[in-house]
Amino acid sequence: MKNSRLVRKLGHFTRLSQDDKEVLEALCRSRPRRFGPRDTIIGEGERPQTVSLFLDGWACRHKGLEDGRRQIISLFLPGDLCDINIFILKQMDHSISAVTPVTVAEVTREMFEAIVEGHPRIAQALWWESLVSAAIQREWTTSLGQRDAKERISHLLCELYVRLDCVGLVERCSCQLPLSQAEIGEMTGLTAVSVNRVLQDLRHAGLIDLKSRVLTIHDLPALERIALFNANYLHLEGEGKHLAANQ
Amino acid sequence: MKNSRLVRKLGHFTRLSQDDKEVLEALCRSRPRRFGPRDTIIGEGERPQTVSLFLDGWACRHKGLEDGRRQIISLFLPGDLCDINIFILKQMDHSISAVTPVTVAEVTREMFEAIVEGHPRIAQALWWESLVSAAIQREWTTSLGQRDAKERISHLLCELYVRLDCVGLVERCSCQLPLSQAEIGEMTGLTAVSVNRVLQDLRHAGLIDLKSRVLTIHDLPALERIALFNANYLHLEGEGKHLAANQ
DNA sequence: CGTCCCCTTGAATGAAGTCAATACGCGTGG
DNA sequence: CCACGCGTATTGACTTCATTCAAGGGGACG
Repeated sequence: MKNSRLVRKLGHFTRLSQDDKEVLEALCRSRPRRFGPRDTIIGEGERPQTVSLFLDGWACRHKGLEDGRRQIISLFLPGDLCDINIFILKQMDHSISAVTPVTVAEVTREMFEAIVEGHPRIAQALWWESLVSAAIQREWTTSLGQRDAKERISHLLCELYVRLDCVGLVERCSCQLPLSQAEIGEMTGLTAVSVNRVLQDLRHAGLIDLKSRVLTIHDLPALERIALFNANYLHLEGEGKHLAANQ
Repeated sequence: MKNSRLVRKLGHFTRLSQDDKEVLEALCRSRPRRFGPRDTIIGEGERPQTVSLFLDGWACRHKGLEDGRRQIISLFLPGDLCDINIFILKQMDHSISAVTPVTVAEVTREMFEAIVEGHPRIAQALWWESLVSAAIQREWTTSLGQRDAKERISHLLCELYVRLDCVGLVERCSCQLPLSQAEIGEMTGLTAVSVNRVLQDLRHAGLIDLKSRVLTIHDLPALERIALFNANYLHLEGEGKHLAANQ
């Protein structure tokens, strides 16, 4: 059976048993929902009832200021999932929306807790994934605080490229990048105009291609140097692989 | 017995039983360590072995770029604790350092797991606190991405004031603010010079006083309006209070 | 074929950074 | 007790990066 994105991703952390994998695959089939671009998946103020597991398409967390400004706080790619303990909170302090058409599996609290109880290795892997999400959030904070426009955008491209690669969505240096320049601006705290100029710049330097929502990175090391990108925060070095799987 | 900061903070989420409180107080007494200003509590690259529980003083997470720029990613105030599942990671992707003299209780994995097993209400409350930390991180991302200098600094002051208040560290509109202007700059992505100008501005408008590391907020609602501050992300509205305590 | 959204580009403007000089407070040691 | 040094705060003048405003182009779709 084809590896789901989630299984593939967690495999970077630990060696999962066949049973673990099947449990996760089953999880991905639970209560599927589809959303179109810009649809709200969970809105600010609502009470979260389920954990969302993103199977296909891109979604984002975002937060609006009262005067209309909007920040995209993080991205959900296939294989990502949103805060495991989210039901503890009474209401969402931000929204989650689809960026492209999206398929989500919604996991209830009960299902979730049953899995965590019965499959310690999966539980461990899910904690790992949530720690990585937190690390990504911190890196975005760092980017916004310290990097300039060119560094920020380069950094974002490097990060997305690596994250997509680790769920099997990079082929021959290319991946989908289904974001408008305005949306990239909402992530990087820049205007669409500035994003445009930086992308031109990177294109003319021969580092990347980006057209019709497909990104190709010609010289990843160079882009990483520009971005001051260090992948250590993604914790992909098989950290839990020493834990033998009862495979 | 005097409420520890932690007990006080968790009390905003749920009603703790006397037994729960005693367990938490005991936790605060475990393996105490002290650090001086600028001491490294855990450094990037190290393997995290314990959960740090901050009892007294201020500390921060920070991340350095290769060229020397530094971003302060978050602050630890008395009653805060760092990622509960941190031992899952093989190495830290950032550092934690003392800002002022700091007292920390270091909780081992075993102690931690024992408590979570035996005291579901405490476990629940700790998850709540970690979700709030994540929400704070998202708000910092939003600030850096969307707010201008004056809004960012005002927002930071509002947040710290509320957080300190909820652990009993605000008295007559005043609290300690043991940060240099340079450090405020490292949090808000501004230079010390810009921070200085904004603070002057807020002072001259009669909104705040800030001298010898003591902050007084004269008009909190006005400051909140400037900052576009909305406390919902701190989730202080007694969200779990409906859960009766076996008190 | 017109409309809408997105991308592109140029010129003017503005917020924050840089550089540099000065002031202040505090502890230390002569 | 004073001189000194050090870290921090303050202020002014100049620079720069990114924004704003504005106009035009291209592709998808009804």
